[in-house]
Amino acid sequence: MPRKRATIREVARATGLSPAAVSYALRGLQVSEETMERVRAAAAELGYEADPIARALASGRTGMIGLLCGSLEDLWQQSLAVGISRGLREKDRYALILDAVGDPARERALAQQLRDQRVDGMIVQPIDPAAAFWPELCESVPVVAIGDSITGTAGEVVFDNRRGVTLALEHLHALGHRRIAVLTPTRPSTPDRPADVHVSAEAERLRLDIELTTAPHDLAGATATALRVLSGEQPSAVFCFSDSIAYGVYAAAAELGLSIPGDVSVMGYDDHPMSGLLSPGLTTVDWDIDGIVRAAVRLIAAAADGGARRRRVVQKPTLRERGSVARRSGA
Amino acid sequence: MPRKRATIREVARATGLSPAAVSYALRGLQVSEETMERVRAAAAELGYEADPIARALASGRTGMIGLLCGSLEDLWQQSLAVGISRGLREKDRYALILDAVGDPARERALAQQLRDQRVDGMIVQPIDPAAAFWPELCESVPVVAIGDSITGTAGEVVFDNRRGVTLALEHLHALGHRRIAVLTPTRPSTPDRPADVHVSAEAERLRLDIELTTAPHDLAGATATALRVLSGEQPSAVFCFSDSIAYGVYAAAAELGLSIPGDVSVMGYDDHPMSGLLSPGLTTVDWDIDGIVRAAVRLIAAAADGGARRRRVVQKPTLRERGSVARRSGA
DNA sequence: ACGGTTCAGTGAAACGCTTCACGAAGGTCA
DNA sequence: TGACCTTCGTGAAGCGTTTCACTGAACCGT
Repeated sequence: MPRKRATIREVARATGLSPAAVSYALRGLQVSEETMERVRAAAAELGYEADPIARALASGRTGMIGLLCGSLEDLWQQSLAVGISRGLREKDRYALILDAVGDPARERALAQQLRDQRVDGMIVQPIDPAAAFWPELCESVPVVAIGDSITGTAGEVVFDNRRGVTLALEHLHALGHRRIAVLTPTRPSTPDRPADVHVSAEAERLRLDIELTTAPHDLAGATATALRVLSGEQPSAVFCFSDSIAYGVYAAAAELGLSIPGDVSVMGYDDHPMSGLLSPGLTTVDWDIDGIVRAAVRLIAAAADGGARRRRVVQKPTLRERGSVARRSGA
Repeated sequence: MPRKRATIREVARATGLSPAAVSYALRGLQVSEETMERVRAAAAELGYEADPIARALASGRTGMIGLLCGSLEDLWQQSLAVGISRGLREKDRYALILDAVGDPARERALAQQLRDQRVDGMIVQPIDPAAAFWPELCESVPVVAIGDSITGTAGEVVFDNRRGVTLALEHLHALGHRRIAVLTPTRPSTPDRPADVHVSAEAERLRLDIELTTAPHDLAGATATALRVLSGEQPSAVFCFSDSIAYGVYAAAAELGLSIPGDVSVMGYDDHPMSGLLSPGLTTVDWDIDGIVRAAVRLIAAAADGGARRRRVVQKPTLRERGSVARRSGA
C-alpha cells in the first residue's frame, strides 16, 4: 500500500504554522530565516514534496516548457529536441516533447493541449506557420518559433531559407546541374511553405528544371519515394529538404546501383551528425544546430520569466561540402 | 486579452444542469442519451474543453504515460521514443518523454517527478535496474521496464542480453578475433549492468582477450573514445554496446586511416536504421525495435487500465550481418 | 505617546474538476 | 397498492496548492 504522501497541511501542523506560511517558506518568500529553516526541517522530516499538479492548478504555472516538433521522424528534429531538452534542464526547467507527425491538424490540437497543460511557454517548429490559430495562442502563452516566422510570438529563431536554398541551388547550378529533383517533407494539407516558394523563385532565376516531390522523413518512406524519383526521367541531382530524406536517396541509389555522385548528385539540408559518416559524405546546408538550441532556450526562458521583449534571431546557413555533389557528368 | 475559458460551471448553467451532471455527461457516464446530447451541444457552443490540470487534481489520473529514457543521445533510444510516442497515441494516450542523460541519480529524480505528475503509468529503460527505489515506486504507479528487469514492475520487455552478447562474440570468435575492445555506454556510478557480466562470462568461455571501455553515445564523444582505443594496442575487433557508439568507431577509423573491416572489425548492438546505410554496413545485433514498441505499448496500456497481470516478454536478438566484420587478417 | 511603516504570519477563497452519498421519478412485480 | 429497483440527476465535499486581504506586533522618528 503506497503510503499517502504528506501534504502542506501536515507540515503546517507539525510546525504549528498555517499552510500559507509553509507555502511561502518553502518558496523562500515573506518569512523569517528562522521559520524558513524550521519549515524546511519539518518538510524533510515528513518527506514532503509539493504536488506539481495542485501547484499548477492554483498558480497557473508549471515550470514546464512545451516543445512541439513538426515531425520527430526527422533525425535532425530529434537532435534538436534532445538539445533543447538538455538546454532547458540547465535552466531548471523541463521540456514536454510532442510530435505533430507532420500533420497540421495535429499541430493545432497539440499546441492547445500544451496550453491547457499550463506550460510556461512553448517552442514550436511549425509545420504551418501561417495557420490562423497561432496569433490567438500566442496571446495566452509565450511562444518561440524555430524555422519559420509566426506572427505574435515572444521570440523567433528563423532560418534564412531563401539564403539556404540559394546556397544549395547555386552550388548545383555551378556544377552544371539543370534538371534537379527536389524532395520536400510531406505535408498532408498545408499550403506552400515559404521554403518551397524560395525554391521556385530561385529555380526561375537560375533557369533550372525543377521537379518537386514530397517525401516522408523516415528512412523506409523516403527510400520508396526516392526510388520512384530516380527511376523516372532521371535528374542529374536531387536536392532534399532534410538530411533524413537524403538518406533515403542514398538507400535508393544503392538499390538501383547508381553511384553518388557519379550518376546522381545529392544535396541535403540541416547537417545531421550522421551525414559526415556516409560515403560519400553528404553535402548539405548547415544550420548550426547548437546555435539554434542556445538561442531558442535563451528566448523561451526569458519570455517565460516575463521578459516580454519580442526578439528575433536570424539564422544564417553555411554550405558544408562533402562528397555527394559533383560536376554533372557529360556536361 | 485572452478571453477566459469556459468552465464546467458555465456549461452547467447553460444547460440548466448541475456541474456534476455535466461532468458525467461529457464522459458518457450515468446520464440519459438526451442530456448527453444537450450537454455536448452546449459545450461545443461555449467552446468548452475540460481542464486537464483540474481533472488530474480531482481524479488523480492524467491519461499520460511517462517514458523515461536512459540516454536520449543514443539514436536507437531516440527511435524507440518516437515509436512509443506514436504507439501510445494510437491508444489515445500520450507520452511524456524524459531523458536521464545516463545519470542514475537523475533517473531516480525524474522517475519520482513522473509519479508526481500523476502519469497513469511509465515505461522505463533503466540505467540502474537494481536501484533500491524501483520496487517502492512500482507500488504507486504501474511501471513497464524495457531492457533489463526491475522487480515489482507491471510488465517487462526484457532483452536476452546473454544471447545477444553470445551472438556477437561467437561471431567474432568464429572469424578469428581474439583481442577485442568492448565499448559500453558511460554510466557514471552504476554497478555492473547485467550485460557487462555476460560479456565477461562469454569472454572467459571463448578465451577472448577483452578490454572494456566506457563511451558516451553522442558521435563526438564516442569518436574521441574510439580514437583512444584504436590508437592503443590495437584490437582486431571492436564490439560496441550500441550502434551509436559504433558510429563513433567508424569516424575514428576514418580519421586514423584504418579500413573497416580490413584493419579492424566493428560489431554493433541495436540495429538503428542508419546502420544499413554506412559503408560497409554495420554488422549488428538486431532487437526488432517494432516488436519492442508494440509489446511495451500493449503492456503499459493494459497496466494503466488496471489489468494488473504481471507480464514478461523476452526479446530474442538476431545477428544482422552486413559488412563491418570480417575474418581477422593474418589469422 | 502617537501616526506611519515594515515584518511575519493568518484565514479563507479561489483554481476547475471529480466523486460520494443520497433523493425523486418512474417502472415492475406480486 | 405498496415494496422494491433502476435510472437520472443533485449538493457538497474534496483534491493540495497559492494568493489576496488583512492583523498584530515591533519599530521608527518626532
